[in-house]
Amino acid sequence: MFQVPTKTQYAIRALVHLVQVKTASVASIAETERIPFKYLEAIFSQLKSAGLLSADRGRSGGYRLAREPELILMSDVVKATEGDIRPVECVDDASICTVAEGCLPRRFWLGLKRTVDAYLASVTLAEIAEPLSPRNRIEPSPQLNEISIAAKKEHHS
Amino acid sequence: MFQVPTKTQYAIRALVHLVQVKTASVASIAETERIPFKYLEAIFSQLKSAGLLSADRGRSGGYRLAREPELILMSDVVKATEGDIRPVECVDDASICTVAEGCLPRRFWLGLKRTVDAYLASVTLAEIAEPLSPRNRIEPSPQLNEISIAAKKEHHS
DNA sequence: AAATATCCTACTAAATACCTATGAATATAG
DNA sequence: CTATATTCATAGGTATTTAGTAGGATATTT
Repeated sequence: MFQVPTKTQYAIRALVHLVQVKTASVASIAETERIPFKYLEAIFSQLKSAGLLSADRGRSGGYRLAREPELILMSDVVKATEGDIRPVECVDDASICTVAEGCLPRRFWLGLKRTVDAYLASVTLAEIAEPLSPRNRIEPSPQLNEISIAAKKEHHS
Repeated sequence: MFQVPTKTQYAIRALVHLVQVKTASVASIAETERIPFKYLEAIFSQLKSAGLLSADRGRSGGYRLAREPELILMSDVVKATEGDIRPVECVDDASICTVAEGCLPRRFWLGLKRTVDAYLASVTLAEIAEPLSPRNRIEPSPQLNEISIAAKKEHHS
C-alpha cells in the first residue's frame, strides 16, 4: 500500500537536481539521474503545466524551477504528477455512500487524507534538496508523530 | 495517489459487520454488504492468516473476530490485506540508495511512512464500528492534524 | 542552415487490481 | 449416514493503471 509511483520519485529527483543546477536540459538530467529520457520529458511536461517549472526552447534552452524551492511544497509536486489524494471515492462524492451506517469508515479515510496532505504540505523542496551537510535538521515527521500520539492518548483519558 | 484498494475497503466493511453480528458466513456478509462472494472469501482467508479472524467449518460454521474490536488496529487490517507500507524500495533496503546525495528524499519518504503508520495505528476497529448514534465522537484525525500543524508552525519560528 | 532544445501524439509492455471457477475438506442437522 | 452448508486451496481471466518507447513537429540559438 502507498507505494509511491516511480513517476513521482523521478519527479522529485529531477527537481532536486534542478535546485542545485539552476537550469538544465531533460537529456542531461535524465543521464546523470539515470531516468529514462522520454519518460522524464513527459513528467516535466506535467510539472510545467502545474506551474512548477519554466522552460526555454531551442539551442541552450532547458528547464528551471518556476519559483524558489522554499515555495514549492511536496504536496504541490505529488499533486502535479498524480492527481489529488482520494483514498476512497466517497470522500469527494458523499452520495455514493448509500450503504448507510453513518459512514464512520468515510470519516476514517478522510482523516487519513488530511494526515497525508498535512505531511506532504509540511515539507518544501528546499528542505529535501539541502546540501549534504552532516547535521541538517529536517525532522518534521518524527516529532509530528510523537505529538500526535501523545495528543491522542490525552484525548482518550 | 493513495487510492485505497477495494480489497481493503471490503475488508473493513466486512469486519465492521462482524463486530455487530458476532459471527456470520461469508455468503451472508457478501450479500448484505454487496461484496462479491468469492472475492470476500479470499479476503477473509488473508485476514484469518493474519490472525484477525477465526473460522468454523461445516454446516453452521462461519467467521468471527479473533479478538475484541478494541484490540484490532486499522494498521493491522491494512497490513493484512496489503503488505507493509513501503512508499519506496529504499526504505527497507538502504543499499539501493546508491545515487549518493545523502538521500534526503529517503528521509522524506520515511517520514511519510511513519505518519501514515501512526495514523492507522491510532484508530481501532471498535471506533469505526461504533453504533450510529448522532453524536459519536471519534474525531481523532481532524484534531490530530490541527495540533500537528500548529506544532509545526511553532517549531518553525 | 545546422544543431539542440522543448513539445505533441500515439503506441506497447508490464504490473497490478479485481474478480471468477472449480472443487476438495469438514462439520452439522435431520 | 447422507444431504447440506460451510471454510479452504488453487488456478485462472479480464480490465485498469503504470511504466516506458517511438517518431516527429516546433522553436531558438549559434
